[in-house]
Amino acid sequence: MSRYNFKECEARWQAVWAERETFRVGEDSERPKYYVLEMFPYPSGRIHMGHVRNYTMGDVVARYRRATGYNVLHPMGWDAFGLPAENAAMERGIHPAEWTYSNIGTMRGQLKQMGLSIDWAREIATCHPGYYRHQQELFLDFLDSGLAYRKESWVNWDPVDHTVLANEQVVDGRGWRSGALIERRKLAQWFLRTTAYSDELLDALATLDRWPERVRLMQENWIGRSEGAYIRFAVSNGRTGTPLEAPLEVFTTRHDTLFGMTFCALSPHHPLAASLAGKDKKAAAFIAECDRLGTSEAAIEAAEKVGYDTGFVVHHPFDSDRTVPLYIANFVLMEYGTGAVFGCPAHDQRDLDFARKYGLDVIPVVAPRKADAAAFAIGDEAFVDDGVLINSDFLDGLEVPAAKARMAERLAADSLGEATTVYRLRDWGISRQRYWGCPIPVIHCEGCGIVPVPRAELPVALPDDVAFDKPGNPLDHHPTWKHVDCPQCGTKARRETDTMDTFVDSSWYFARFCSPRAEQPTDRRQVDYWLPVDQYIGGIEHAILHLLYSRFFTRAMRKCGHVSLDEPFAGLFTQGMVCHETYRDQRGAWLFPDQIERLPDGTAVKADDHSRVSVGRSESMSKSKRNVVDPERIIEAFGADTARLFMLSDTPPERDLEWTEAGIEGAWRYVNRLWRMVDQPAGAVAPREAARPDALSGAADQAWRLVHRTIHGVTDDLDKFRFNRAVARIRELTNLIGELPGDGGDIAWVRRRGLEAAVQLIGPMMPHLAEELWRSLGHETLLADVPWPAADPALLVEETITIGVQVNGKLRGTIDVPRDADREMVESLALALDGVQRAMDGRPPRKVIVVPNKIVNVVV
RNA sequence: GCCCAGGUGGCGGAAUUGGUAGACGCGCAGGUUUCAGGUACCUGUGGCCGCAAGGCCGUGGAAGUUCGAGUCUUCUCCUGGGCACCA
Repeated sequence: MSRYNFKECEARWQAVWAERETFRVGEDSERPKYYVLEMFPYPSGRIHMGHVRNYTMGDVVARYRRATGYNVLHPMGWDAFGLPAENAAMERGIHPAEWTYSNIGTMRGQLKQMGLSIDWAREIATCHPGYYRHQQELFLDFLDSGLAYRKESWVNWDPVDHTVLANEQVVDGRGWRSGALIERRKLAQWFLRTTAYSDELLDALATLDRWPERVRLMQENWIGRSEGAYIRFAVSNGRTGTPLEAPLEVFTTRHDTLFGMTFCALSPHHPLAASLAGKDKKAAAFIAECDRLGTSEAAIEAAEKVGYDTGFVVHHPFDSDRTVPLYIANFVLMEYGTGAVFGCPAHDQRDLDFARKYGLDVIPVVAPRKADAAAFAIGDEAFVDDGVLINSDFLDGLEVPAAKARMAERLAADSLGEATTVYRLRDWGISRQRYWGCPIPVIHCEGCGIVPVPRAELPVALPDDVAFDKPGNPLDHHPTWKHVDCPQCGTKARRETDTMDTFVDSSWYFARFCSPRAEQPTDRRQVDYWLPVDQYIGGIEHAILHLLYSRFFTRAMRKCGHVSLDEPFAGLFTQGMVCHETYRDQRGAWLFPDQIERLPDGTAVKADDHSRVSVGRSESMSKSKRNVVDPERIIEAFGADTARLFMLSDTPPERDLEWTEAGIEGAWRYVNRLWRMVDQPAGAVAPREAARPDALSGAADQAWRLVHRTIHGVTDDLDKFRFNRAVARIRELTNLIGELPGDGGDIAWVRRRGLEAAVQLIGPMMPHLAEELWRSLGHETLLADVPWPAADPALLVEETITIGVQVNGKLRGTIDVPRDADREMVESLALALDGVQRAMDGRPPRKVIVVPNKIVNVVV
């Protein structure tokens, strides 16, 4: 049996598209624009299945939109700065630039093999001075407008490697490379003022109606606007009674529960905690212990809640007789509110757990509306619902919201505090003490302070001659790079050696794609034409940080005149990951899938020595667990179209996809089946120009209607990212075309139209095969240039429909009725069914529910 | 710990607004073709009972609303993503 020669075919069509510059775009006043963007890849070495899935989806959208008449921008670039390049430099002695550009070369080739409809003329790499010089200019603009600033903040410090560690590099409190216990250290760092837009970033989420609801929710919670109050407490030494000079300010969202306060707690990094630790060795030791946890919020929050009683006491503002102990506690975050809290165990579960642990009082101050206030007590569970205030002096009897308002008034009146709004969102620390990133373009001068690098001197380029043999930041070690003269006073000064977080690089690349070679960061005409991105596609793991930073950056760029919009991504789709089973040998070492042989009984052995292999559950493909399948191998063996089809079939795009060999083979079989349907059709195919026969026989009519239902359905599916459903529909259509009987004129005609429709509909998904079949069907035009087919609405409505008949909600049969048949007719047909009579068992119907064109339910 | 998702046959999944659960595919079984393997094609395939007709059960679990629940409500279990220096 002859097979589709994908190798020759895919290369040939890729060459044709490239030669004709089919996907090259520019401004076009004739057609509406459509900007399709997939999150650009990090050049880690080779493309992985996640890339294949992401770029296949994007390409389907791009090709589909193109066919429906849009001027489509679909670019590609490289998120090219980052840690792995430096790790490669340290481990293998390759320069980060060499490693990165070599990876880009490999991956570009691999992406081109996929047949993506990309305008490669717009390719950018963030590690190229032609890109990052503009990023430096943006930074200077932000500095000018107060959106960039410097402050001290905490980092994970590896005392052996003398380097700052990412949270990811801290494993069980130790540095991943050195194994040394990490410390928290304070460093002066550069920040971008994301909080300047807290409200805007939150409120504008409501306008992002083509974003997944869950992503908006996650961002909303991340920004975390809370209405509450600041309260200032007097603090004194519990033994001596000596008062502290400055009051302790806390933030709370439950100022209504102030009369239930039984302790206060400071963050280990609160200035007061530091000052107490200066005179209290145990406090200092406790703080040091907390620091072992590192800076990761997950680690801090998941750790056992512990506190240290400082011996100081906090005075209740409205009850001079009452004092509560002041703790330093590991769960209080310095980054949120004021870094100090008051604890009300009766109405907060964490406070309750803490109070039980340290034997603190629990005073209920809110009771359920119907509860007996005198008898209301707290057991193991805090009462966190709304209710009525008790034991609370001037708040007694008020509902919670009213109590909050009254308390806020009273605090303000007595100058003890005031109502406020705080955000969980923090400013974005962008300083990294690393080489392979965009240099921050400032100079530190003893006399002048921080001096921006003059714009004419941009880019501040990374030096090539760096060494990675010493721990720490190579830029800092470089013999000459940082030694410069102050641009203002001319005296000896020092270049900033911090580079920018790589998230900065990816926060504006979508804008750069509009004018990738412009002399300015953006060409206003171009960004105004192309932005916003109409459809952005990427992994759900970026739901918060990358997307939020990009939203912030767009606003910051607007403020500085580089763009004229607020929201960069009008539509967002978040795809699931590609997963595979994991395998370990008897010693527990991870094995690659192609080292495995599956036995008929379902167990697995190593292919070389047939030793036993334990099969683990399916997880996201990762190099560390070796559960990876190399896309290039798949493309070699089955072709890009097969790989693309498999990525789109079966699993909904937002869900995790389980990679299976059987699945790819199924896709391969369908590719061949489709090819044979055109290459060796089962019956006569009418000529290209053949007119519609006057009358269609039953089979032809049925098929013709399915063609139109399929066009309609697939179009709708592609609009809604239901690629798996679209594939299923096309398969239904080709199944029916394959079964068309004989060579009659109407059959031959519908066979042609059906095949053409199938080829057009599958085109965005399997572009090479579709081009090939389109040509085989006698067309000279590129399918890529052919408009999307349209469904005839008249052919979408069925005249006869089958509806179910239930008795007491259980299906007992079906009836065929004309569309919109009248109620009496449907009811009598339903009641006449054998199965219905049997189920009614002689009982008269109490009620017959007829839902037109849907269902009949007989209630007896 | 906190925030956000997802759980439907042996497997991936389908099921406009609450209205015939299991489309389409994988796998499996039987058959045709073939020297054989593979390919291709045909038939069957949620579970249980039954010779059959047919019946009962069935969308992670428990309860509820409804003539009717995969879909709505409450509780619960499991799995995944994120938690600010991985990208």
